[in-house]
Amino acid sequence: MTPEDLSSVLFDIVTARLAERGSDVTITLGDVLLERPRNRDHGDWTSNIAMKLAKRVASNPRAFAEELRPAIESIDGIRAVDVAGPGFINITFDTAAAGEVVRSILNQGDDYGHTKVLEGLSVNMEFVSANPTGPLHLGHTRWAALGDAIARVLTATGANVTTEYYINDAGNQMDNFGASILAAAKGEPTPENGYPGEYIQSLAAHVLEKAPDLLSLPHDDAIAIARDLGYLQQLEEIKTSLENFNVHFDVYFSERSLHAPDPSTGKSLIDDAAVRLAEQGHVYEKDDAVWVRTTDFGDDKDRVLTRGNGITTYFAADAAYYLNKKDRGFTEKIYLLGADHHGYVGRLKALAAAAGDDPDVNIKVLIGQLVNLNGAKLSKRAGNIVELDDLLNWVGADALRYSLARYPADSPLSLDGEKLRERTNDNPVFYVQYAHSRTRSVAKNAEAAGVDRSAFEPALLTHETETELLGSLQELPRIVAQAAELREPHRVARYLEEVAGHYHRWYASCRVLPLGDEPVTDLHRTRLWLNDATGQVIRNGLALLGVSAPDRM
RNA sequence: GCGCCCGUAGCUCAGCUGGAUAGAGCGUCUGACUACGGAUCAGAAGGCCGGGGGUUCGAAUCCCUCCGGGCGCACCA
Repeated sequence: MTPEDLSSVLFDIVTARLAERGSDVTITLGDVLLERPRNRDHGDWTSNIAMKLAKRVASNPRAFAEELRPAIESIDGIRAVDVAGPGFINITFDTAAAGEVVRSILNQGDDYGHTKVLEGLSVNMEFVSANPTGPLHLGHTRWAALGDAIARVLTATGANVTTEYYINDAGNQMDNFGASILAAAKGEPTPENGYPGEYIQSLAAHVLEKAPDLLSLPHDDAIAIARDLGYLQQLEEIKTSLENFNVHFDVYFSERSLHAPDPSTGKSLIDDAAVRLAEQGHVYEKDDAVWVRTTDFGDDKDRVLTRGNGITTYFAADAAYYLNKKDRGFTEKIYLLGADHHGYVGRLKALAAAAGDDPDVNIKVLIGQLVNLNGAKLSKRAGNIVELDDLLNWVGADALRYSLARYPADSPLSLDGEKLRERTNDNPVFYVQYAHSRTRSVAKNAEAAGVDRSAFEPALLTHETETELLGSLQELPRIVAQAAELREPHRVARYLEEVAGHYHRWYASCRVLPLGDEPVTDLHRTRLWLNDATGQVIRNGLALLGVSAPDRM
């Protein structure tokens, strides 16, 4: 009996009761979702369905709850049903029924917690997408940790996910980048609007190695070569940083490919996009420029597609890119952007609408607040960039990923650099990882002490801490589903901290190994199962966050 | 000026999309069997959930308003 099973039984009971009353009120499965009461005196699970429906069935909550009670009490595996407070229905499982989750966790193994609630959904998950003109810094790092975790959680709930990095490798800033590298190669100061930074020096050295004749070429050719060689090198370094961070992208999408003309037609994807938007009737000309009437779809101003000088805008590339994603068959396009880009939300949504999509369904723009480190904000302009590689060396991928993924995207976040470097419980990842490694070491010691897995008697798991631990283990599928539906993977992290806490408390009061020359009993054996199931749950949860679950620390 | 995000313990943050006595970690103060790893556990102190209105059986959560902070408002990328 899992909470999900109970919910669906409850659904049947309520539906039947409504029918008996001759009521035309209908409910959904979501209406009878069980909640875990804060106070355990209120049972294992609680439902507020009676309060929700009381008014609609012209009854009072407590009376309606009493009507439902007998049927719930007769469910197999239920020990007690109480009507409490304003009309809560509190349900307590039989010890054995609650313990069965252990068997189910061990059977499902790495798949426990995975569901099919988002099956059939095809998602394009775009994140990071930093310009390839410099290394990734802490700002990008947050999106990397978060975006990757969102992708993992979506996949775990049955969605088909493609992770994607959009490379802004076209336009002025690339030329500035090339000019900066060339200047460095010549030993000249950084040009105006150029990129300072020491990494430019090493890129220059790399370019000179690849193109020894660089300095003897005509200026424009030299810039182009410095730009393209530097770009390829920088992109490789970005990819390496991300892989080291345990973040994987299925697709690196080049903006240049949107500008490149098709050899047979001479038209680029941007050209095609302009035509397609025009066919939809959303394009007009004004002041020599070509505009998209995005204000028809809630944008605060119309956007220029082609400038008066005939050159297309960045927005035109965005449009072509969106249409390309649409053509590739993604039903949902997710953009994870920093708060400094939130001005894009309106135009992106309008773009989706102009393309004939439903902006509420086919596009989702997640806006993340920027990260502060030791109170100093991190921006390229302010100059105090902390690079991803440095952070990785300082605190390690696990601690970094975990501390960035345990907060919701829209929560402003301040990290204390010094504390991040310390291996203390200020960083809860250690608390969780330690709980996992403890399950492994308990299992090892148990085997050595002759405790095997030959018996599993869930009815023996009666200690208060065991009830608590079992209850939390049951929750993983629900937590993951919720994290996926809300695109909020931090819920998994918070949940793991709870499980780890329950486990540590259980460990402190319930022994898996017999004391001294006590005989090995079925209670020891059964607890070993519980120990193993807890390890599995923590491992599965950490995997969703891209964090390792070490056997020893 | 307009728009979006955020104000919860001394600090960093949760709060399950309206529920029962508002939580965790750190920090502070007390304690724990010389037996499965003390990177742990038990306990204490610490709050007008930014202020004020409203919606209802019930609000940290939803609506309005003010205050305070962050970020945006290009024929730049």
